[in-house]
Amino acid sequence: MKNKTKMRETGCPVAYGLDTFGDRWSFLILRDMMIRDKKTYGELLEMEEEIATNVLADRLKQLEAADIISKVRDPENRRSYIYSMTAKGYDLAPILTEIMVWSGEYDQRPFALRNVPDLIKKDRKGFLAKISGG
Amino acid sequence: MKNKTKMRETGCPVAYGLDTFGDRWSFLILRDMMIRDKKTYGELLEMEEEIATNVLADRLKQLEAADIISKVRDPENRRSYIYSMTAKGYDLAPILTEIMVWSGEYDQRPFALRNVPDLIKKDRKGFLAKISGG
DNA sequence: CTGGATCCCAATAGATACTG
DNA sequence: CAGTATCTATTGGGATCCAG
Repeated sequence: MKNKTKMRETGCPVAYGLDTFGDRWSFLILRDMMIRDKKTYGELLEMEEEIATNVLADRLKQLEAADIISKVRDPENRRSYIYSMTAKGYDLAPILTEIMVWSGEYDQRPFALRNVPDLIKKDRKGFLAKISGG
Repeated sequence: MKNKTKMRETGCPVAYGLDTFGDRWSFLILRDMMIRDKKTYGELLEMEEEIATNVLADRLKQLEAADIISKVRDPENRRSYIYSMTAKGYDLAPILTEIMVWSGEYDQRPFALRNVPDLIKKDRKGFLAKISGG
């Protein structure tokens, strides 16, 4: 685990949140786990944003240390691990949702995908329910 | 402006959001502007998390380039600038709110401030209205 | 003065090659 | 499959410099 950037102990909840998941990759992992139901290192590695192996390994460790995800050995495949969200992790779903809504509103690049945020806006509670808790 | 990390052009709204504000400092600046009503470089520099001058200058540029904030000269003090949120910036308020709610729920360190998140949970709409648009 | 820009350099993040 | 090792690029802290 490389990222030893010290936690900012000001008590501010915004600072705590950013110290925990405030980087360019953590929420992409959580997106794949919550929305795309990915469960293994190999599945996560295939994300289209092309995360590097060490970055993925590092973030998985950090997220596990923060009790946002947990890992167990795959009972059906002894050399694989199954990652899953904890309750604390699923409670990040509202943040993920709001990020998608905002970006869906403002990403004007031609290839931007807006259908998902549209879906959320039509039924935010349904979407949240779907990704919160599996 | 240091941060030339390329945008990930996958179309995913989560990736767009993270490319735009996914770092340890941007949302602390936005917190101070939205919640604490700070308007100048000097005021922002005083945040208790002790942002470095170069980092603050860099993030202000990035946020301005992303049309999240804008700057004008202070008409009452010709050697100062006034930063303010754009509509696109104020629309980040729901993300800020959800970060505060989550951290308020899970930051168990003794110095963690939980009164603000409690306030949000009692009246999320009121809080959002208060920080959205000044 | 305020609002930065610049520079140094330590610390982190990330790409790629390789391994148990 | 699930990482580690290694090496390079980028970020960030702190001091200092500079323009309006």
